[in-house]
Amino acid sequence: MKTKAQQHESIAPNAGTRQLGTRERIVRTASRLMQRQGYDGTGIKQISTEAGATLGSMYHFFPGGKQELAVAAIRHGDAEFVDILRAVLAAEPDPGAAIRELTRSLAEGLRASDWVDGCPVTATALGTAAGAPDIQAAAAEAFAHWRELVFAKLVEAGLTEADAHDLAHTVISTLEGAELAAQVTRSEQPLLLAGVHLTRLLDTYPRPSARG
Amino acid sequence: MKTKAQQHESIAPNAGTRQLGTRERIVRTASRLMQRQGYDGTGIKQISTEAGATLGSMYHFFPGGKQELAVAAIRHGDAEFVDILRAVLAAEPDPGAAIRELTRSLAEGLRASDWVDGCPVTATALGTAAGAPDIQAAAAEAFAHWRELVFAKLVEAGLTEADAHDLAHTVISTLEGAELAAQVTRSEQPLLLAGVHLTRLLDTYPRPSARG
DNA sequence: CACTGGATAGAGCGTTCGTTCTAGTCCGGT
DNA sequence: ACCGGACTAGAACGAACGCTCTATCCAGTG
Repeated sequence: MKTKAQQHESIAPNAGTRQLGTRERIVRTASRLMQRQGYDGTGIKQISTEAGATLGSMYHFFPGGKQELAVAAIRHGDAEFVDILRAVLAAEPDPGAAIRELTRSLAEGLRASDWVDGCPVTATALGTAAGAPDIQAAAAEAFAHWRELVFAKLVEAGLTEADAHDLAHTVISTLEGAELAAQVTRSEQPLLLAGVHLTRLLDTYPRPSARG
Repeated sequence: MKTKAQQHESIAPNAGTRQLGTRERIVRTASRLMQRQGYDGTGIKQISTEAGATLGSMYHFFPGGKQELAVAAIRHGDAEFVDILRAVLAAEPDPGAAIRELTRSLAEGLRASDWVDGCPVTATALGTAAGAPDIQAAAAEAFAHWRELVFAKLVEAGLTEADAHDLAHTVISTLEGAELAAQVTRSEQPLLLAGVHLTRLLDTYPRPSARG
């Protein structure tokens, strides 16, 4: 089933995404470009060119046009970060240690991209808040997903549900703001300090010393 | 000196900014519009229309075009927030209490604007990071100014310079991220929780009980 | 009065935008 | 052999973009 689309493309339109379906290639390219340039700064034609797709394909897969494409891009960025978050939370038993490791990883990624690849959701959603409710909704859902993962980890570590709920909010807010600050100031410092301070904050909350 | 420009404009182009110089009116309008719509989402012609200026005036005052205008808009937003920050920090002796009050005020403002007026610097700077170094530099300077004010307040409260430096980073990061999260989720909660948690974090640092 | 320079005014430049449209290509099913 | 749906291909549309250009207005100066 699913005939895919491997008819030509012999000249490698987009490194690393060569044998993906056209739709998937479009979404990934859109997500990456909007992450760097924002919604208004990214044109449909730029996406189609860099994805190795044509305008016809763009509107075939996304009849809702640019807005539908942006929603798909945000969902893609959401899922991508969910994977990262899940992995780093699973690798460390202590929530604080996991978050510190996450800030290190985020800082490294940001520096590696020369400070252009920030949060894929933020850049796309900012500036489109008014007049594009579905884009905003997709961004809000992404934040909620991430909060939920942090919440579960904190509860698992023995915090009360009330404390965990509130802290999950601040953990995500601070990570988001620190990534932003790191990007703007072109420095890893905001992210690394956020990791240290979030750990310190978490440590002020009571939890059973052992739980079995 | 300075002939200003009051030749006509009898029909009030922009409420509340009527008797300002044309240049000032342009900067304020640009700052407000870019805060809501981002850099790419805001057109020169929209700014000129809403500011009650003409295209000729735009390029007369800002020969560097849109980029120079964006830098001026960011500096304006920077100065505006410096005033707010200075006022709230001066009104409360305790840094934590001041920051909590600030989050309340930010949340109120955000709700009052129906969640569209976020950080004036962030929205303008995001998405223009690559290829517009002066815009990015202006944004970085703004962040530095705000950090400096928080730093001074923390030192004044008795924290060590090292602790104050690190905490100032996280305070600004968290405020920034919480405002972003509040805007995206259309809720005051991220900001208010950030205030509570930042206070709690500050309270974990040693400081002389009295200093007089 | 004429002259000057800061400021205003807006038509118009070339380009790009998001979108629509028609035509064409591929391929499994029959 | 042929059909029909999935997909590709890109010309073309009106609108908007950032910006340049010339013309005009007005206060100040001689």
